[in-house]
Amino acid sequence: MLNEPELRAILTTWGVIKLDIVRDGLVRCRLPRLQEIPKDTFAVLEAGSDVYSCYVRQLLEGGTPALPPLGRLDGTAFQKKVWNGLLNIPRGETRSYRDIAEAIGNARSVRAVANACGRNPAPLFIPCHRVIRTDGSLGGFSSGPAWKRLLLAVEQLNC
DNA sequence: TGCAGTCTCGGCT
DNA sequence: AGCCGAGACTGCA
Repeated sequence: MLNEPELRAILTTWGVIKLDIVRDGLVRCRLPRLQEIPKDTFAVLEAGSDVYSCYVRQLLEGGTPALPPLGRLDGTAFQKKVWNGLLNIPRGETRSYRDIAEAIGNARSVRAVANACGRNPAPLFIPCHRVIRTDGSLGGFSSGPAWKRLLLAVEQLNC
């Protein structure tokens, strides 16, 4: 790929969220890794007015923004199948790792599905936070469980 | 709580 | 190409 991705940053009380955008759309979303729950209550401090930044801001403030275009996400065929499956989970709902595994055709690949979720290149845009364990506990989150809890909480707001 | 079963991926021969 | 270890899981003892 010759041209550099365009970078956008969103400032929040929990750190800076970085977006990588190419011609076709968003290809990466990076959240600061949080080991523990921050003391500050979450808030967006500063965000651009482009569709991607607006999406993030609205999502994090409890809104229901339309998903902006995603670019070519690199991953294996299996990972893409999983990520695609995640896009079908409606906002405000959750699925178990097992549900996803069944949806993509093999109920036994739960562990593999979890791996694919962990390699989601664009959390917030691909809603891997809506995937939890069958027993109802949260499960993991690559950038830290605080984000997962926050995301599920804000999505409960207007449903 | 612990553990075996199951599938994918990445790193190493 | 094949082996091996590890992982955001699950169900059963």
